[in-house]
Amino acid sequence: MVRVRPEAQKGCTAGETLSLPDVAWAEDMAKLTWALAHPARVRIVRLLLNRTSCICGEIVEEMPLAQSTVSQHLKILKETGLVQGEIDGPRVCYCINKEAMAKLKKLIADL
Amino acid sequence: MVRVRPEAQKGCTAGETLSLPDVAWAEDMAKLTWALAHPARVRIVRLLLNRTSCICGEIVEEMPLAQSTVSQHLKILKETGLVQGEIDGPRVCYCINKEAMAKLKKLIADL
DNA sequence: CGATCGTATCGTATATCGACGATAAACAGT
DNA sequence: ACTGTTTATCGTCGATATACGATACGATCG
Repeated sequence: MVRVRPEAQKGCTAGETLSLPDVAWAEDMAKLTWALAHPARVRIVRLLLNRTSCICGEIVEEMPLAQSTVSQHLKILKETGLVQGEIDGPRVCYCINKEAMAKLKKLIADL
Repeated sequence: MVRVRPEAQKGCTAGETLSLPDVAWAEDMAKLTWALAHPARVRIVRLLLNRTSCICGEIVEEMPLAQSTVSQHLKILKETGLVQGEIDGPRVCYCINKEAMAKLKKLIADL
């Protein structure tokens, strides 16, 4: 995501303030925060947290968005790991991945 | 940022799970998380937190990005309120806005 | 005043996001 | 098997993000 200029290599090998592990850490953090970087996704996460367990396409009902758009946001939340979805007959139940949530909270808290 | 379809009005006035305050809250959250939704900005924030007080364009030195790009990211961080910048002679000193950071941390922790 | 240094902004190109409608795919029930 | 329901994916379009170089701005120093 971040293009690295050639001359930046020098700095990295010389023990800079931001060493290589920090880069990975920053990307981790960015990935997780990006998952919440849209009101719709924030609302979806909040919704799932409210109902303790999981929900299916009721989410669509609660959102002022088209079904396909909600599905896209759910896909993003799944890809970042914040949300899990398991098939339950004809529908799909989504629920929060508590580990991922904990990781996010810890990352932010430890800032 | 979120386009609201006309028929969604009905749901909002009927006391939905996601009432209007939640919408504002979600946008608040999204705005703050979006500030950290890029590795470069995460690294800048980390950098500023490390050095307790403020820094100027040393940030550019630490980043593998062009000066103008870093300036853009700093602008975003300023707009979201996470970072403050004050002119110090010929250069500009940036520092973390602790209140905004606290707000972000609280929002995430209270999820 | 003019030169220089540090920073911000402009202009631009490319990539990605976010939204939608339409369509496909998976499953349950008749 | 057919049908209806639920969810995912595709294709598209406008808006925005991200990156850069070039340039403008502002302050300090000679």
